Amino acid sequence: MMMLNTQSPVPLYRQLADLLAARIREDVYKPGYRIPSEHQLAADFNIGRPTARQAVDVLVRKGVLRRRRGAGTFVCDARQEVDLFSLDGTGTSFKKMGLNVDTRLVTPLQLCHAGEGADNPFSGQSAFFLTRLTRVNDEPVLIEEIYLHAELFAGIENMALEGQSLSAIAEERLYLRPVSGKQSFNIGYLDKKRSRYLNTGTDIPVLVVKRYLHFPQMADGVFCQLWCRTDQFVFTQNIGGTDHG
Amino acid sequence: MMMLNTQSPVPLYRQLADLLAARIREDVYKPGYRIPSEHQLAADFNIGRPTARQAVDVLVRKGVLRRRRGAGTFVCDARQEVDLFSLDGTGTSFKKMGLNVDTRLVTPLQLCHAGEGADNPFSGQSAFFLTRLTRVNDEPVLIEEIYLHAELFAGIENMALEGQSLSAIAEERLYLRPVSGKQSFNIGYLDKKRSRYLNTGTDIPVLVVKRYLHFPQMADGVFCQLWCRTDQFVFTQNIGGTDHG
DNA sequence: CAGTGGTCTAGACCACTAT
DNA sequence: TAGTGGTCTAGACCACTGA
Repeated sequence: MMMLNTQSPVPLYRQLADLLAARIREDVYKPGYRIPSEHQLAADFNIGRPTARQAVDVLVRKGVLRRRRGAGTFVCDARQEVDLFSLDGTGTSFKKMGLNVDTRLVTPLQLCHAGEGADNPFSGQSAFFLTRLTRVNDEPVLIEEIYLHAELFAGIENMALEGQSLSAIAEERLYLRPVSGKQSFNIGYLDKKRSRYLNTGTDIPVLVVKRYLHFPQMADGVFCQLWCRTDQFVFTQNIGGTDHG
Repeated sequence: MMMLNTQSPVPLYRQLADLLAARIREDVYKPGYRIPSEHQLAADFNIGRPTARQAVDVLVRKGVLRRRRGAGTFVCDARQEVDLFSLDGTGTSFKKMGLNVDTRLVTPLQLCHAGEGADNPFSGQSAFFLTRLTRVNDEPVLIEEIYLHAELFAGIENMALEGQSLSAIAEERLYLRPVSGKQSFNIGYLDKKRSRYLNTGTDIPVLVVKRYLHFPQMADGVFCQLWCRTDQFVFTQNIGGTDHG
């Protein structure tokens, strides 16, 4: 039976979490495989189940482990780097990496009254609204909630959006090209509805990006809010060079 | 005595967390003030202390509450928006917002052998290294760990860096100006050392940015890793317009 | 000093999963 | 059905804070 040091100032649950993390790092527990149950860990290390559970909690919150009720606790796969921020332009150049990226509308384009509080420049006004969900290898990783200025984007309600690049439609058919913008990065949590879309818990931190695009005709013509799971993917962005991020 | 619904499928700790969040939202518990102790909550709602603690945990992890051992649990202040990504260039234009931004070296510039694994393009080579800590209103919010290419930045070891803009020094005295770059955004956790610098726990998620800058003379001339607390501040970035993000 | 959060125990019942 | 994670109880001892 393995022993933890009960005299150490380091709490037991953290000692155990460190030990489990080491075993994962050293491939003793391999990605996709089950680790011993919480009862088993408690017995193995001669601690209470809540303490064992607390240790597992630490690694679940870090995205290293994933619980499946009734089945067990499993080691997550290693993270991959995916350029999801440049997906605005063209979502086509991913297959080379063996990644199957698929973006679909979950809410059709509709004219609506925007709510959503102080961050939203359309708050209280009417605007076009749509929601998209992006999956990578069938795993949902990104929600986009997009607001378009009602007059600026007039006519878009008659265009086919499914499977198309929004920015391409805006530029080629509406002659709209953003000249500048602003985006903010934050850590947040999903509400129930969004957590269902992203197939993850409401207690897992996600990357929240708010993006504002300005047009020659109008500032804040587009407001876009992104919710990104980062437990499996890293989000990258290119700076300068041939085009804008 | 307030009651929670023990028949509901929603667990008690989540009901209590929601209730506390509502009281905070409605300013019943005001920013900076103490909420009832865990023992008190347990008594008030007729639940066990671990359950009350679990509820508080939820809000602590979201950055809504902050525990102070021996003192109590307090409501955090509301978030402010701070353009910390443009701080690379000039960190001067903050005072207008009533914010006191202060960036200091915590590790002096030194030539060293880089470790830090696969993400670091200098891994295994020698490079200049420095660490900076940024405080906003005396609260530490950002660690920057910066690697500079040893030959490209030769001579910088003799320049005064404290209080200066790195990019200004690079451009004006070394004639180095990045032409492109890449950055990735992720959610991560601090190790012990970094958590001391940022004055926060190792279990609070932070925004991790990895930034690679390319120069005409050399790709990956700079590698920079940023650790950002997002419990108090939102990090923003400007796109396009007059200059690059 | 009393009160707080930090940790831990030794149980318990439930819903769910896999076989 | 047996085993898993999800929740919960009713205690306990400790280190720390503030008056």
